[in-house]
Amino acid sequence: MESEVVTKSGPSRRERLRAGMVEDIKAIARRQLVEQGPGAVSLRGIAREMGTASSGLFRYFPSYNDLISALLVDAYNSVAEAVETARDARAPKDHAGRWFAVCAAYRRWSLDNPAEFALAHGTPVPGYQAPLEVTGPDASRTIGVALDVYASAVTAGAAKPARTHFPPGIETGPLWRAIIADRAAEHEPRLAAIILTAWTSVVGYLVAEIFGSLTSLIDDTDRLYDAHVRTVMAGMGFRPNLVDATGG
Amino acid sequence: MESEVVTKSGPSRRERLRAGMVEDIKAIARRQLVEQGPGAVSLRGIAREMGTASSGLFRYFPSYNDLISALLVDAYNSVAEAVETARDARAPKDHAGRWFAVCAAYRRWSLDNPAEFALAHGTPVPGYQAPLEVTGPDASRTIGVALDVYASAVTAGAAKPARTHFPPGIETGPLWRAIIADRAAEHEPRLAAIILTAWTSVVGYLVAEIFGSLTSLIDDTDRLYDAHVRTVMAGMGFRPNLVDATGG
DNA sequence: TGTACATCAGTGAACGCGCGTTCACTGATGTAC
DNA sequence: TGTACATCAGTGAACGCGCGTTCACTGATGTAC
Repeated sequence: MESEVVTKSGPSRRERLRAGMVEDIKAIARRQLVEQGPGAVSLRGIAREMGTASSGLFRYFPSYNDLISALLVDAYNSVAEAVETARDARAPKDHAGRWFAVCAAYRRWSLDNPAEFALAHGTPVPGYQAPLEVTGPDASRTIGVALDVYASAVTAGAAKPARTHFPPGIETGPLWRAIIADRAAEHEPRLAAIILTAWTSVVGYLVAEIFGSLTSLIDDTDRLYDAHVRTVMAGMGFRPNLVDATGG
Repeated sequence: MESEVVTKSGPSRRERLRAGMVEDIKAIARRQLVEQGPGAVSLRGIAREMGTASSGLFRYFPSYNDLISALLVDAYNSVAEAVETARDARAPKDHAGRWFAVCAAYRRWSLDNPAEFALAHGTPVPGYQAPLEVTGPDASRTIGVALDVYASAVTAGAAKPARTHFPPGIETGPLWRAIIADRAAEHEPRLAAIILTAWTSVVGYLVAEIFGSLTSLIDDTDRLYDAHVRTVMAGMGFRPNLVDATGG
């Protein structure tokens, strides 16, 4: 299994070709996802487009489900990276700006990658259920970023949970405690409640914009999202002057 | 085509049997929707469960798509009725209470009818695209109720758009103007923006609770939703004392 | 450098499945005189 | 009340489709001596 010769370095020729092939397959699957929607991704369709025998794809993915899982993991990590980059582009002390940037990057990524967004947030491919042990950690990366930014803001006094409508002691569940374990554990419990509902508001907006009829209901969706994010920020207890002043 | 004899009244025996059959088919389809998820609803599956030939179903629905459309229309009207009933159970002048009741009824209905909720908000059945002329008016019924309640609140001074983060003149699209046409047309434009984003926040929460992992992240989702709705209300410019005082 | 063997990539046929839809048909139920 | 015809409900076989997956196979590419 392991490479025994350590001559030059890195992957062998075969391994490189193999990795390239895996990437090609995923790229075509992504295109099918965009163009035909989820549920239209099929191994046979991919093989057709690649000009190979459909049975050959089983050399690269042991089953159809594994392909979908790989796409999901890629999507989760792609959006997480986009969001992390946006966060890091702002000064660590600009807490409101960081939150705003995270939300903006999340929307940007979603509009640019509607297929991956659909995969992650739509009803999944029929018959497919994401194996939690595969997608769990990757799925929680983005909300983890959101939590970190918010928690820092709270610590610094830029946001005050007491200003929200959330009761202090609202109970978190086991999965949340697992996520938060290796992060700052001293947060008061309601941070979970606040960040989660805030995030559902943001995602709900994007679902409406990307899947739904929002675009035909409102012309200027950029300004709409801007106002929406500010509203959410206010609901999270960000200081009012920060909510108004933070620029896009 | 039209019934020529007006003897006693109403539908003939055949028509009653027919209507009953249509209801049976839809009931089984709904069950399949709940138990196997969307994408698992199939005419053959329904026929199997009914013990009839699958070809016989074409007497009742000209095609598979028509079945799905019928389920969708039913779902839209069912939730709209639930929401209207909840609204009317509160005094017309209790604007905040009405909004709160509408949100509560919407969640109640969604938790009670996850299949229909999935049909309306998930990525639809693969290969199915809702014909807008069929589902449009029914789909907009519920948001219409939300709009009415909010508009009344604004007129009565219980909510002030000026207190929100939405600019006054944000442009609405053609579809919105079509919906709003026969309703109070003198609303300032930003009411559309406010109500739509507020609604995406509410729906986004429910999507997370019903499809997603929210339930494993937070234990007390009743209180969570309560706080979420209050947060949304504050973001719509409801008077602070109303937001806090309104009871569930 | 050349030979012998193992590993892997890709092929093409086949299996079994479930689907929506059509069609000619048999009976039952209704309607007209 | 009885007869003749039209309408509708339900049947069962068939069509054509696309799918995931398996399997024995042919060549190519790598590795060991």
